[in-house]
Amino acid sequence: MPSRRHAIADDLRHQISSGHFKAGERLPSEAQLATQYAVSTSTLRNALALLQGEGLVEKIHGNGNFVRHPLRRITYAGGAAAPASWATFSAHLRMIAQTASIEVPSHLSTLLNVPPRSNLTEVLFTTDEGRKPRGLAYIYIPRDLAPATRSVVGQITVRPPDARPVLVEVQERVSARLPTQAEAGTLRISPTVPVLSLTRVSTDATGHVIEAASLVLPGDAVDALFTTRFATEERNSKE
Amino acid sequence: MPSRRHAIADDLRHQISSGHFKAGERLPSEAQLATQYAVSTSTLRNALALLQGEGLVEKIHGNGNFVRHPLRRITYAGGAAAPASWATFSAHLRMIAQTASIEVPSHLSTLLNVPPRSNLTEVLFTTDEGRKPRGLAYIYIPRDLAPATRSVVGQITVRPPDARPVLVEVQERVSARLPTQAEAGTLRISPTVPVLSLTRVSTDATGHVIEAASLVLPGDAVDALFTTRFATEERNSKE
DNA sequence: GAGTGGTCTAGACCACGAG
DNA sequence: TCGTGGTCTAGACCACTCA
Repeated sequence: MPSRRHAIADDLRHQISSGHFKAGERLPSEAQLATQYAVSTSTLRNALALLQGEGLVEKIHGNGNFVRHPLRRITYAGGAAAPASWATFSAHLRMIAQTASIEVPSHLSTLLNVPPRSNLTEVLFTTDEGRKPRGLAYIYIPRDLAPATRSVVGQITVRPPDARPVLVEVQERVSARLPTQAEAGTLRISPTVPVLSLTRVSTDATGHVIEAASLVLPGDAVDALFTTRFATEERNSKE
Repeated sequence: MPSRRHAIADDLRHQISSGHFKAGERLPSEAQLATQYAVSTSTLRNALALLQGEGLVEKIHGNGNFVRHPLRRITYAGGAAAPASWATFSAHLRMIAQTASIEVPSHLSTLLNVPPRSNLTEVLFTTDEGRKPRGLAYIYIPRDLAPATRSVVGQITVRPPDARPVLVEVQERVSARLPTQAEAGTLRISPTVPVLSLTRVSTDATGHVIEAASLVLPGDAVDALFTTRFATEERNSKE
């Protein structure tokens, strides 16, 4: 038996996909919709939270609920993918970086494989699409590898410069969770919208960590895409 | 200013990490906790939903809220990773597969790059750890490639058999969202727990799709890990 | 200031699990 | 059957946006 919230979400979803509500349009107020469906405001808000989590609806505090433009999902390109998949979006994205030199936090010293209290460079990225934040990234780089400046505009992430150490392996761990209050505030999403939490560790041939990054991406607007190519000659031997 | 739910979640988080509440232990009932923190039950439940989304707490309907064993996160291994990372978990996982021959659904014909109404094999996997569902997978394979039986126990996913067509590229698209009601029911998670939604498409050298899979993994128990290795000789030329 | 969504309350009633 | 969590109600009050 379907719960009320899902029934309402289904109905609204149909009205959106059928074009009754068009992209960019503002929905009736939550109070109106609640009356219309004969439910309490909380239940109606739960229904909207589902659609919001699917990226169909965008809530704007103090203004209204809006139908999202569906095709505008941003893609984080991981794996061996060339940055080419970024090209179509890069024009819309603006990145702001704050660089700081810090002592390695205790919880990162094991991850980065550096001695405790050594220095490293922390880069905090916020990525915006128009006025909307679309990404939050903490990147940590050993001090001796950090370049003075980095060209980053147009990509949500930076690869370590492939000049000096040879990049051998990148591990990216992805999880889905609810945002912390700070993340929800910075990304301007409601606490009920899931985020993709991505931890990336790049190592060189000697096993030293070149870069560690922690990314938080709002699940309603951003996907992550991992592409793996297998060389046709190099058949993967089963072990 | 921190909201009540986050303040309560922080406090409970500390009590868990400090060992005041131990792994496997049952928390006081929601009514008790609500009284203790002097909030309504809804607010307290919102706080618990946060911890649940982080994988710290497991809610069991009709029984109670339990502190999760922290180290037991399952990892979905994507990218070029060897199945080795599965070894430690495989003993705990049990997989059930249902195979059916179906006509290709319209929304999949473009994805699979097969003519509409052609036949393909659908495999529905449910993965369990003990009594808990930990994964839900729909895998579609063109009929002529589908083997009669597949050895799948111990892995949450199957790779297409590397016998016949040579696998060239795997694309995995990951997003974080809230589960549908059906998914929440099957995975036995609450609708507020985010899921990792993963779409995998494997193609051979000719661009034909060998396999398409749609996985839904509960965010509170499963991570996805993507490993990319760069051959040291093969320097990635920047284009 | 008017109207919007965000948080929270103090309940009611239902569904589930264990004894 | 009893105690648990799950859903929902009908509000109150606050925070934000826009005119």
